[in-house]
Amino acid sequence: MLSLTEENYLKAIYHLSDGGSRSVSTNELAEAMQTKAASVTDMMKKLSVKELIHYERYYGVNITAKGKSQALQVIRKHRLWETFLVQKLGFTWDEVHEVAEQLEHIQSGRLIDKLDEYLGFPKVDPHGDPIPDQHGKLKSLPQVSLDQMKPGSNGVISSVKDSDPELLKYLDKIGAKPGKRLQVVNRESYDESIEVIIEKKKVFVSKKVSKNILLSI
Amino acid sequence: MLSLTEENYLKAIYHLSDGGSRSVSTNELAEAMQTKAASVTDMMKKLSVKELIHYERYYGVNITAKGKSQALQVIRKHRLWETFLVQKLGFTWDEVHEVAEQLEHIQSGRLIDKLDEYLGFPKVDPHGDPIPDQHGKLKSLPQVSLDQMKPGSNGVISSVKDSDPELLKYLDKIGAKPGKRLQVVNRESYDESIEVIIEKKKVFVSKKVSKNILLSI
DNA sequence: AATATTTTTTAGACTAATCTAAAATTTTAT
DNA sequence: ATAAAATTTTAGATTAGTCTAAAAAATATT
Repeated sequence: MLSLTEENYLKAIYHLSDGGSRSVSTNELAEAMQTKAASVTDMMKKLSVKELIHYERYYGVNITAKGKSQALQVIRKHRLWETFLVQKLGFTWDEVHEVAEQLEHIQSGRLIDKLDEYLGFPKVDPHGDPIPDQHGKLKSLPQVSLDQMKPGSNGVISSVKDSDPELLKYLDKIGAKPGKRLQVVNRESYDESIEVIIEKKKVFVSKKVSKNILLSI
Repeated sequence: MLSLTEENYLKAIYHLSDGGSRSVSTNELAEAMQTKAASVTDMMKKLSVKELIHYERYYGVNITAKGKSQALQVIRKHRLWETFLVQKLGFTWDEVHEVAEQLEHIQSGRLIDKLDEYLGFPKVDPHGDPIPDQHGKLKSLPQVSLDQMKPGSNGVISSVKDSDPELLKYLDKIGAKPGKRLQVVNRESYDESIEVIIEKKKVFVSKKVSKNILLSI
């Protein structure tokens, strides 16, 4: 059984490595975990002994299959709880992240499978992120981020990367929710902002925001 | 903000003192918390500094109004989650205690009030225990435990004290759920067992069990 | 009332997770 | 290729919660 802290480290490693496709440095991890590099090193040794990561001194970490599976179980819980909070309790999508960070650590396989069933086995959470199944399998669709789309092209918003409430409230204001169609009108080369049409309205979106909007094509 | 451990100690003190009506000894608390007396003493000092209990060396502890209020908030969460697990997710009443022990520590006032609303502001949990309201107010009805009832008398089961799954599964078998009417037929003075009629069937109930069944009169 | 027993507290140590400061190693720049 | 800079690790300390063993205080027994 993993401690709450071990689960959080593993989740961070999984995300930072894009699902295990690259190695993660100590400083990167320290930044993400809001802690010091020395603390990260200590934890890396622990996770390494448990064979959840491959760790080589001075060369960062890579998540193992075992570690990935554990991380995906936590991510599954996080996303199912977020879905519950929005669909059943009436939370808005900018309010759920913090509470789900706590709920994801509740230990009970039975609970999470019952919750999954109660929600009707949802495929994605309120931010459009796919929910891993019981076995930790993740269905990821091909996506492009808005900042890389060409003028004239269009697509349906599939998910939003950052869960910062400030971003999410802003996206609500301009009508940019997963499921909505979006059309790229123009790109300003000066500040790399993008002019788009959402819900029949023209809006300018900054580079910082456009990098966080993913569309299915 | 209280730690998970502090919340658990406070809850145990509240229960052992019958809601604050008597003082609790160090050993009693150690037993309830499955720990050693020395650890209890340490924690008593901490809770005392936070003014959640009155603690005098060698003379046990009394919960303060502040401590009681905190304990009731945790109990409120515990009972609301139990209700959710049974009513919405289809758990049986013997399966919910352990999971609720974890869920009761989730920190979010908004979450628990939304959950309360979602469940339709229930007055009691699946074991018949009253659920404190937002302000920590507890509506307790006058109750008698089955072992103190006289032959010929009857009442409606209002709650079950112990949450041990073995007891609850046994009560399921004999049909003894909160809400069911029960009639006392006879008392065996030899082993203090009681003969009762539930759901039109005669059953012998041991002293140990009858002490855990509470009826409203 | 003195002694034995039980309960409770204190003292000192342990683990998990963290920190700071110093040392080691790698990377970058000259 | 060597020095400078950045990154990472180690060493040693800290905090919360726990433990064991010994000491202190309260309670029970004779």
